[in-house]
Amino acid sequence: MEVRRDVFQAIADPTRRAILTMLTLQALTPGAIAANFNSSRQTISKHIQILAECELLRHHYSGREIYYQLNPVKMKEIADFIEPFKAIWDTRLNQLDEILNQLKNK
Amino acid sequence: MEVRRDVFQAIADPTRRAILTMLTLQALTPGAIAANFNSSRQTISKHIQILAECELLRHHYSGREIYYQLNPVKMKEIADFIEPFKAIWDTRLNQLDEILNQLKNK
DNA sequence: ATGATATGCAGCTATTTGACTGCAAATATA
DNA sequence: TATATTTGCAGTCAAATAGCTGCATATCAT
Repeated sequence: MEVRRDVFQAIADPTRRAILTMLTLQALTPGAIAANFNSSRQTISKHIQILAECELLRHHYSGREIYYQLNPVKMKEIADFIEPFKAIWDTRLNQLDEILNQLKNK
Repeated sequence: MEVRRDVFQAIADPTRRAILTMLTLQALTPGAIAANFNSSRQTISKHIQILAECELLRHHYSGREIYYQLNPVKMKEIADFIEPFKAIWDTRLNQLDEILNQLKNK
């Protein structure tokens, strides 16, 4: 497990993506998060650690409980990677629009 | 190697991300792509296969050469995953704007 | 026809991953 | 104080990953 501090590695796992999505609504404790999965609590805890290591999650203590919450800005790294591709598919769609318009004007 | 047809798994590898970025400019043959890396041609070829398997790449033949090109629309799957998070970080930034405006109006 | 080039596929190997269990520490509750 | 709850950490293990080499096939050039 050890060193995996890469955002792209982090979101490669479907369980971790589910955790991230789950946290869009509210901050949750590891126990509460794990309750939603069939895997063991420790397994989910490791996934949380990985997400926290690459700063996709932040946390704060409340007694013995730890609340994990999203650090949505970190997701921008992924968005930034996609951006150039988005430009391409937008272009393709615009070209399609243009063709459709030309057809319409006939 | 075998079964990895998931877009998120595909972009987890930095070499594969580099290949994708490389192909934003133009379609390239496996040989041309591999020339940009230190890894062996066969290794790069496997990465290309993985990208093609999950439909991030398309290809067409030209004699014995095979040109691989982006299927940018497939990248939308990733964009769609990020969308909800984007909404959150936009909200945060808007809230910040609002606070700054309130300070300005005093 | 012969040799060179471009490519994919099969097989091997070290490392990484994701799951599990057990245990220890810290905090809450009775 | 004794017990229960919440959490993290260490260790184990099977499967997956990413790299390599060797080889077969198809096409181009001489």
